[in-house]
Amino acid sequence: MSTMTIGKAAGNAGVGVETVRFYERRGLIDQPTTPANGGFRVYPEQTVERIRFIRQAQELGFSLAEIAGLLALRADPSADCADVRDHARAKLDEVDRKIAGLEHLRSALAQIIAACPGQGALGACTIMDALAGAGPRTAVGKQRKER
Amino acid sequence: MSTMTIGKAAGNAGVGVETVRFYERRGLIDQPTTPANGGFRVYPEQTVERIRFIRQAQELGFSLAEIAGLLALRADPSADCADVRDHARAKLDEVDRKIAGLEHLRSALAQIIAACPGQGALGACTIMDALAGAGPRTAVGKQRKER
DNA sequence: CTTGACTCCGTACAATGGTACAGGATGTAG
DNA sequence: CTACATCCTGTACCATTGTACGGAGTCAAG
Repeated sequence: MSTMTIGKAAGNAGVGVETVRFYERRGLIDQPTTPANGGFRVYPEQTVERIRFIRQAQELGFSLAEIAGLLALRADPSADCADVRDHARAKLDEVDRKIAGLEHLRSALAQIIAACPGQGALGACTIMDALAGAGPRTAVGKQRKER
Repeated sequence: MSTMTIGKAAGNAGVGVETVRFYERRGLIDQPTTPANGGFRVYPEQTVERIRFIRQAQELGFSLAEIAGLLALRADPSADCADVRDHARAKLDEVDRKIAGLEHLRSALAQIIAACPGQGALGACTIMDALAGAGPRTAVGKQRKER
């Protein structure tokens, strides 16, 4: 384990070798230099941690681009402090919104579960009710333009 | 608004027309039948709600396939009650896990924000620390034999 | 020193979730 | 009635996030 090659690193992180290379290409993790003598690359434990972080964050609904942003928050010890803080605050808001939405959904699911055991009349449990009222979204779609 | 065509429905739901059609193809929403007289389809308000639900759920990290599952929980009033309940319980666990992960991330971000204002020494705030320790993932990747 | 598993590099393919036209029909405002 | 926005169907294309594969080099056990 003193010399962890890409396969070991991938295995330890719980991903495939190709995924590691993919992350390298995307700049999410550093690709170790090949030894001068021309052998295989050696991966540090730190890379394994980083991959695990990436996977965790993905499961929490962040894209790789967003994860790169999260990683940048810690990777740059000399960054402008206020800058980093603002970035972190924006992410925190995002996370708070996600948590709130999930708690809404959670209670809708709990309601379904509670309503079931008796039996019958499922019509009353609407998951949708718990989420439908969330105001207009970011409205990304292109509005009609003349053509 | 008595006759809501696809464009209006899409606009009201905050998505593009093409997205509505895409959801129809996927069976996530019903496509209204064209009027017998051969005009444009008329969309009910209910469809708009449904689209909003889909978008919300997406932002919370569910795929369209999973959302179809969520919608099925409420769409089938005659389903086997125990079946629905089990399904709902599984989803609830999933939601709980997501919330826990996000709260972890939340506290890591809060820590960064708290550490900043003074200035300098950012090295201590590691977002990764808050997520790295989450045990081995589902370990999907094909692992080769040891050597 | 042979063999088999693994690395390297490059390119190709796949699934998900849309987005963009093309070409014709329809509805409606002026 | 005429224009012009929308609709309808179908197909094609796009970005994201990987996976797979081919061909050659490398390492380590037997």
